[in-house]
Parts: sequence; C-alpha cells; structure tokens
Amino acid sequence: MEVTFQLLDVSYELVGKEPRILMLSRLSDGRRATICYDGFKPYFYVLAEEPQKVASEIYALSRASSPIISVEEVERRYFGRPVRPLKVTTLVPGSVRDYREEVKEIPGVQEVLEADIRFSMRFLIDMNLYPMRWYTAKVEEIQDHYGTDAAFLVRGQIEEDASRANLDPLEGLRVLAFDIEVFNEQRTPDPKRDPVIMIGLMSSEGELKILESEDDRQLIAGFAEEVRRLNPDIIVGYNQNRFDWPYLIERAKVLGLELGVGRRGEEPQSGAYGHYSVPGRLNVDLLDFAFGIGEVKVKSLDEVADYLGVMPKEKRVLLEWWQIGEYWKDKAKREVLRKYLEHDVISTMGLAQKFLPFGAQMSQISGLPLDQVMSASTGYRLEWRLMREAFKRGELVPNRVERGEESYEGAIVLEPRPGVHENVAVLDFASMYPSIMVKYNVGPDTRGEGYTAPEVGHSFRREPPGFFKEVLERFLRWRREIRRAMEGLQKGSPEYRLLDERQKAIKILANASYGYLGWPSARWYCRECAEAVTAWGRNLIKTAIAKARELGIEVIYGDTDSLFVRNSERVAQLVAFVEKELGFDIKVDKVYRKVFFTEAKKRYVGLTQDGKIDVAGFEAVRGDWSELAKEAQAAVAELVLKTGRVEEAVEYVKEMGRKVKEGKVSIDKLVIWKTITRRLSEYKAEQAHVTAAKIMVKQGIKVEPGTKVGYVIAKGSGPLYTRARPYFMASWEEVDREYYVEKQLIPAAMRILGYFGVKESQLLPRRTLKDFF
DNA sequence: GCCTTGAAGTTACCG
DNA sequence: ACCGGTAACTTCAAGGCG
Repeated sequence: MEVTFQLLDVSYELVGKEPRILMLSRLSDGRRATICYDGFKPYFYVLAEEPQKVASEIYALSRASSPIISVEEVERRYFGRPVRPLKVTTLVPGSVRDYREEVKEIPGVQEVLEADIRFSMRFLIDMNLYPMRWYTAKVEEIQDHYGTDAAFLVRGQIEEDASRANLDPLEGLRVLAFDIEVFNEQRTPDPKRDPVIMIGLMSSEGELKILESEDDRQLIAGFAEEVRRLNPDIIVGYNQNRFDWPYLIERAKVLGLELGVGRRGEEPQSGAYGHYSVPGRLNVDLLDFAFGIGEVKVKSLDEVADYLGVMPKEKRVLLEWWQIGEYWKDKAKREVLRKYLEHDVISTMGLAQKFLPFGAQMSQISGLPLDQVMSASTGYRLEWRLMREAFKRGELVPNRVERGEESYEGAIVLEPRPGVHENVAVLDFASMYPSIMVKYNVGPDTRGEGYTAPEVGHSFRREPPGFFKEVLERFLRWRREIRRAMEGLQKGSPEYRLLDERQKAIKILANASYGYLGWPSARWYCRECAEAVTAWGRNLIKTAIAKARELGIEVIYGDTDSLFVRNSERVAQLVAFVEKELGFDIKVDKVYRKVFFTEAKKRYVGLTQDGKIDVAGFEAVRGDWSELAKEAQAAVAELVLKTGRVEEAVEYVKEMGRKVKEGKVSIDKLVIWKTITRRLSEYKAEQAHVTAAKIMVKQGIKVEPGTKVGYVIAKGSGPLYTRARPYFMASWEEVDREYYVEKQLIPAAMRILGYFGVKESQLLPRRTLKDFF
C-alpha cells in the first residue's frame, strides 16, 4: 500500500542491534502515524594518507556490540577538491562517537569527518527529507503503533508530494498552549518547597481549561492526563524550556510522579542548549521567537502579546509574578488569578498563531524539525541547510573546530551632516553582501586567481562556481520565483501569507551567509572570505558616493549599504549607474520629507511622506533608558520635525520635569532595564543593574545571564551603583527625582533640542516652593 | 590626599 | 552561538598638584 504523509519529527530506536528510524507523521487521511525505516546505517568518513592500510586498522577496531560493517574508499570532495575518503559504516548509532575517537589515533589518519552528525538528522539529510513537507511512500502496516494511530514500514522510495507543497503545513495539526502558576513568597519558587497551583491549557480548537488544586500531585497528574487526552502534535508555551518543564519535572519527582506527556506517556527529555523535547510531539518555546522582535525591549508575555495585538494590555488581567502567592492564599482573589492565567494561555496560543507559520517554513527550508528550528540561531539554521547542500554535491562537511577569534575590518559609516534636511531619498543596495558573494564567487573553496578584493587582496577563482555561490544563487532564484507567484495572489490570502513566510525564511538564510563566514564556530568559517566581502562592500559604496558627487547629488549620510541623498531627478541616474556599470541592485527605499541628524553616526529621526516618524539609534528606541526619557525624546522629535515648534517642545519637557519633581509620574516610567550578561561575580566594574541584581539574589530571586533587571535610582550620596534598587522593591519616596530629571529626561531631550539652540538651563523645571525652602 | 581626565567596562543599537 | 562599527553611560585608575 501507499501512504501520503507529512513529516513532523524524526527519531530512532534499536531493534536488537539494528537502528530503526521513526518518522512522526500526519497522514493525508488525518491519522497520526509512525513511518518506520529499516536498514539505514550510521557512518562517518576518514581522510588518510594510505587508505588501504588505515582501512584494515579500522576493521581491527570492530566490536561485536556494534561491528564495523564496511570500510570502503569513496569519491567525495573536500573544500571543492576531489578526495578519496574511507566511508566507515557501523551498526549502532551511539558507537560512532567511540569509533571516531579511536580512529583519530590511528597513524596516518588526517581527519575524521561527519562523525558528529546525529543519526536521525543524518537520515533526513541522506534521504533529502524536510520536516513539515509532504511525502508518499510504499509501505506495509505493522503491529506496534508507537503511540500514534498507526505505524508503517517503508518498502521502497520516499517521494516528495509536490501537489501539497503549497498547502498550509499547520492546517489540521493540533496545537496545545499551556502555562503553569506556582506558589511563591516573593522569591523564585523552589520545586522542593513550592507547589504548582494552577495549570492552564488551550487547544487550537478553542478548548480552554484551568486546572487547579490544593494538592499538586493531583494537579500535575491531571495535567499529564489532559495532554494525553488532547494529544497535540505541537505543544507551545512561553519560556517553558527554562521554567515550566524543568519545574514540573522536578516537582513531579519530588512528589513521586511521572510527568507522562509524551505520545507514549514519556517525560520531556532535557537536551542540548536548555531545550526540552517531548517524545512524539513538537515542543516549541515561543520566547525564542519573541527575541526576534526588536521593538519590544522587555520580552514578557504580556508585552509581546500586546505589541502583536494578540492580547491588548488594557483588556487583560495582569499580575506580577510576586503577587501570585497572595492571589492564591486569599481565596477571594483566586478568581483574578484564574482570569490572569486564562489570559496568559490565550496570549500564548495567539503568539503561536503569529509565529508558527514562519517556523514551519523555516523548518521546510532549513531541514530542522520545528521544535529545533524555533530554538536554533540563524547561524545554525543556515548551517543545517548548507550540510544538505553539501551532501547533494558530494562535499564533505567540515568539522566544527575551536578557533581563536581574529577580527577584521567591516563596513563604512559616513559622518552625517548634522541638522534637518528636507526631501531626502534613502538608497539601499539590495542584499549587498550576498550579491557580492555571488558576483565574485566568494567562498572557502574558491580561493585562487581570478577576482581580487580591494585593500585586503584576497582572491577567488572565476570558474567554476563554488559552494556558496551555488547555494546563494539557488536561494535568490527560489525567492524570485516565490515573489513572482505572490504577484498573482490576493494580498493577505492564506496562500499569499504562506509564500510570504517562505520568501522571508529564504531571505534570512541568504543574508546570514556573510556573517556565517565570519563566525569562528562555523563549519565553513573563512575569515578571508568575510574580510573580502566587506572590502568589496566598502569599495562599492565609495564608488557610489563618488558618482553621486560627480552628478552633483548631495550625500547626507550612509551606513554599510545605504545612502541618504538629497532627492532630485538625478537620483535616477545614480541608480542607473550602480545597476548598469557596477552590476548591483539598488533602489530608493524611502523618501523622507525631513530627516534630522546630530554629529553621531547610526542615529537619526526621519519624517516619512505619510507622516510617520522613524527613529534610529536614539535613546527613544533603546531598552536601557527610562520610559520617561524615551517618551519625552520621541515627543520632542515628532514635534520638532512635524511642526518645528521648538518652544512647545521645551514647555513639554519642562512640564514633564515638573511632574517628576512632584511625584506625579507613574513610577513604572522610571524603571531602567538592563540585561545581566554574565555571572554576577564575573563583573569587573560595579554597576547599577548588577547592584539591583545582587539585591534580588539576596531576596531569593534567581538571576542568570540573560535576565533583564529593572531598577530605579534611589536618593543618597554615593556613586550611582550604590543607589540602584529593583523596581518592585522601591517606593516613590526613595526615588532620586533629580537623577531622573537631570540624567534621564534632560539629556534625552537635549540630544535633539540642543541642535535647535535650546540650552540645558531652559529645560530645568521651575523650582517648586518646596525646593526653594 | 584630592581632583581631573582619559581609559576601561558595559550595554544596546545600526545595517 | 552570524558580523563589525558605533554611541553613550558609569566606573576606575593614573597622573598632576599642593
């Protein structure tokens, strides 16, 4: 018989000593199935001086527990050069690691390659299978269902079902959002002590449940049961990899329970990089995605959900984490706690609907299963795709090697012309770095006579095209085709949105390729390549600037691949020059009615033609300034650019300062958020946010690298760092109002108003009577 | 010992 | 855990002065 299935995830198990691949799948008839594949064996490569001699020594290592099945000399390429490595095939995937270590020690062995690719991923690569895509295969049904509705054993080829390529991969998959509430006494809860009090669940069908119990043994067991009953394909949460899963697992252990949420009742497994996998399901932590939203600085669920319009703040019940205990103890308040959890779960499901479509496309393109792709960095997503491309070309995958970092020169940033400029066109090179890589055949395998990069002198052969050029050209062609297909579709239609997510995913991988080459941990690391790319980039923008000057076009600013120029009909000539003479795509990205610069690079405020204000670089868009300063600066910028009424802006700032002095501003607007980037003991210099963090730790609140600490500055005489307090432990009475006026509000406002002749003294609020006495 | 000043340390931005 | 370039803040330590 034949089945049509969508691949969701892959794992393997041993049947005797033989590995059996298990593909978690959804069938075209709606059933969930495990598609099994027998006969695929683990292997790795060995590059050696005298292959035959080494081959017999490898055979000699063979152990009965996992025999070396074959050692054969094969033809491959390594960094583009033909090589004849030994392909060593064994039986038990787990033994590859051990054999690698032993083989390394054999004299004459130069390198052991591809011994660090996990067996189940190895299978997907070799079979050219991508998660979330659809396939057909001849199969026969087998007895063991592996926890799914049915299971099949593949008998023959697995073919992609192209007719389903443009179907929404998430349509019909069951998603479950969950969130837990834990009792706490205003400190980080401890699973040995603090019970789980409520668990919220919401299914993609809209079923919403709040479980609660005084006895969390019952609660946790009930939760696992609910998960098994709803039997989701995808489990989503917010920060569950760092909190909910480890807490539930630990708490279950304390209570002598098993957290059986897997497809066959297994516990979640903690894996590499703080990720948890739930056997038989895709566990997706939406917080990983929230990191992609730069506009939201403090990535709490409520902030992100509000920003995305999933759950507006004013409509939701909001509690702070330290209030949970209080709202549980006081039974009159429990209804509020329930509502709060309900809103959290609805928000989580809302976020899933926003993020999963992109994740599914990234999965289809990078080849990583959905749960891994969501938590993987861009560099790894690209690398997994590169590994597949390498396999297709018979290229060996280089090992990851530890390297010291050697820095190199990057892009050019022009000194801006300070002041307000009118009618400014922003020209952007389209995908400048990938275009350079394609044009000059840049890559680790193409070093040689041909194209020579300016300044740095690294050169690359013209022909034949190298690995990166080929991959990038495929990406660019693919994306062009998708964008063409999108033209024929209704904007906003489901198919349009699907293709849009797909083209975005491709673009992200293409644009990551330069950074990837300069990343010391990259398998295909090539500093010279990255260095050559930026050198060509500098050359390109310099040439464009020279041409602009020649055409009499005033250049106001530029950064890397963008040029801000006085708009005129001559701009078209500049565009034509870049396209025809230089051979790069450039376009007018936007035209500002007005744009304002100080002397600082990477900072400007622009007024677009439709009246929108763009702020780049300034305090108003930074997460480490108080809302007070940010709001005031944004207001000042808008006022000055839109109306030019400087006095009004001055009055506004003065009024704001007066309010601060009178304590009439919400204390929330004074909080400064900064990330803890290392262990507290590793800081060399004292700092305000570290002080606040230390106070938190003393209170029993966990602070780890990555934690954002919100603090306010309190009155007092010592250095700033001695006066920082966690924001939730400070009252208005303690706040140093002078600091907020003089070191936050006024500097942020002056950054802009200073260029309009305003003096700092003009912004000081009139002294109140109280100050006077 | 105090004050000035520039370097160092730190964070978060731009493209 | 993709890159380098950049602004801006506070802290820290060196050097000058008395």
